[in-house]
Amino acid sequence: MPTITDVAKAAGVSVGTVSHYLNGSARVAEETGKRIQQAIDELGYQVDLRGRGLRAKHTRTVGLLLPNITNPFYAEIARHIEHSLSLAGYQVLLCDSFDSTSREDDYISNLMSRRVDGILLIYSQERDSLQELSRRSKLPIVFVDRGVPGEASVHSDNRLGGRLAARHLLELGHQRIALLAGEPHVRNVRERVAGFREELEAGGVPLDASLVLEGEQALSFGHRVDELLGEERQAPTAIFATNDIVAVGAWRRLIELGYRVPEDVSLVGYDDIEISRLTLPPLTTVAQDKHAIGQRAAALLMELIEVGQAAPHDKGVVIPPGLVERGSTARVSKVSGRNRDEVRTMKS
Amino acid sequence: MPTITDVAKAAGVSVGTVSHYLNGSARVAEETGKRIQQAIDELGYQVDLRGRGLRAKHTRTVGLLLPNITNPFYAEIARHIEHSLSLAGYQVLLCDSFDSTSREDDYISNLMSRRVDGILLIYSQERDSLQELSRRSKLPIVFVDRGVPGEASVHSDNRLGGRLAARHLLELGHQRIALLAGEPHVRNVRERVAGFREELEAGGVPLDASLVLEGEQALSFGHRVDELLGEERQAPTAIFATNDIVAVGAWRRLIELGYRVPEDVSLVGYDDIEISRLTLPPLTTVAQDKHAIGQRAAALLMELIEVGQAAPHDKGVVIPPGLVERGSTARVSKVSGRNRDEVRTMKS
DNA sequence: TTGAAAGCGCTAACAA
DNA sequence: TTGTTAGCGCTTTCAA
Repeated sequence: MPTITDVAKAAGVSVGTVSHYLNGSARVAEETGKRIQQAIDELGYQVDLRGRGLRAKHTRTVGLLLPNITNPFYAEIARHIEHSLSLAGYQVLLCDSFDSTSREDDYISNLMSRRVDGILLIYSQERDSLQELSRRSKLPIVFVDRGVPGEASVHSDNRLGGRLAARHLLELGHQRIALLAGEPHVRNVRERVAGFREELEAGGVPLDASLVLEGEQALSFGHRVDELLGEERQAPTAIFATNDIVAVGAWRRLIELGYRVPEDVSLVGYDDIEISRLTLPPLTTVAQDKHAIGQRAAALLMELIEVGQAAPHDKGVVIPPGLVERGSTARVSKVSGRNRDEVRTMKS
Repeated sequence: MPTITDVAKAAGVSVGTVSHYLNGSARVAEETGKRIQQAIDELGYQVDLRGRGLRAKHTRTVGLLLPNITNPFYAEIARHIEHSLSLAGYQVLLCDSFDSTSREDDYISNLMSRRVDGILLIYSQERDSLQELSRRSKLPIVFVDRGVPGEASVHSDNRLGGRLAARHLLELGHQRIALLAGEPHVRNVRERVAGFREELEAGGVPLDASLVLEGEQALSFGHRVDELLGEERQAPTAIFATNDIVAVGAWRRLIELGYRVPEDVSLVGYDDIEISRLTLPPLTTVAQDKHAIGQRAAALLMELIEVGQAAPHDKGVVIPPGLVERGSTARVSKVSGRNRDEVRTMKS
């Protein structure tokens, strides 16, 4: 691989001149420029960004650390982040932590050794060490999809999202409303649940404790919806799942059992990932603006890197979610009980 | 950020000694080592891999270029690649080409400027320039999920996959078999189709031209399955879609129209991505071993990087696909026509 | 066992 | 407008 020295030799000039030509840092005579360009073309020269960065004190590289690139929600955010960043001349180092805190730490120290200009972090577990991470490493870090008090972050307003879901169900006249809380201990879920509760109470329909289930963030947890459905108890007319995967799991079980969505039970999910369009009918869900999250996170990080610090009001960016109504929710039906029995009979 | 010089000063030794201590390139007295380590700890020193790479002639960084990280198939492969590579001390630069050839080229030259040690490429469009890419850039490149004649590559045996699908349907007694070919011009799809055709012919049930539809690789194309279903013509008893998304699209439309899967029509997809488990019943599909693909691709690239060239028999790695039988296929039913009418009546 | 010094590819200050 | 040179952080001879 030819170096700047090779080019200089071939063009019969000094490396300084080539450097100036390359960076426009000084005027270069037209004639000289031509010779240099010719040498570059002939040799197939490409700058070595390492050498440049060594002097220039930056690498134009950032680390993107996330729990699982296979999760469509993270993948979408990652895509928008990478896109914004690459337009601005940054490249991103992908680090999949497999949801492991220790891999996360390893990655961070590796990224530091590579002298990345900053880090975008979707951490897997909340922990104290996160708080001081940025200060200790003296590296700009922005937390994505999770707020960290006092730290730069970009995330969605989960409490509002929960309220949106509740309001929608309330407006449709539902009174018996169930909640499927996946990973109830993680902050984002906690907030969705809190918002959901709040709004329900404000609407005069407090959440019935016997109608909430807690579990993991997985299809299989959704399947457990049948626990809400025993013959002996009055079934809910609407269900809110704290994410789309769980909602889809619930939908499958519901259909298998002969319930109709939304006629017998309305269903709302959270996230608005691709699969919410796959069910029949497609899922009503609280949409997170993945585009905005990714784009703002990238912008915030670049601001931190380039100007040293962000305007205070930009330190904690929160993106509002929005309800997207698709087919899985409907006005509560007065005859839903009867309908349901009919379906059951048909089935057997 | 402290440098090796700072450490050397703090420990009262020369930088050479610190370097030796760090890399074990020479014996360092125990006492000296202790002092160095102490300095490192106090200063919070971390090697600068850029400086090291400048001398050492490598960066332990590779580029991963793919059309869309949001596509679950690519995301899974990406994950396994990143995992294998990171275990071996490499980091990966994520480049999402948004399916654009020109962005692809830009990325490649950028990666070269960063002096990556190699590139993993899932290209978006087949084109001649691909062939000479590796030779011209003198950079190890392995093509992933797409074979390129004469170049290092790791991909699945798509022809075999097509045959597997056909054989399965044949064994279940199907005679009227339809094909949904998404993006029929791309090599992988072409091969799946070819294999499918071959096996069908070998089984004495050649593909009926009126039963093949061509379109994009999207849910919406699957919806077009109804074109195969008009009242006036004899509907197929089985459908093969060249990927899972299309299969899911077909499934949705089928269900909406009152057909039962698999009683009225069997359905087989391709890829075995997550969503194939979401339908009701879950999709029978030809599984590609994303783990093997990612892992072998990473291994091949590292071999190319570290030993300079791969054993010839490893240059074109092909991974066998496998049929995974789930609920969407069944033995052809003699009464499927009647059943179907019943369902229709019930529906209206 | 340690140190001195050259050099990796580049930029930038200074001089010419 | 161009050239010379120091130096970015590191490794690696070669000597001591």
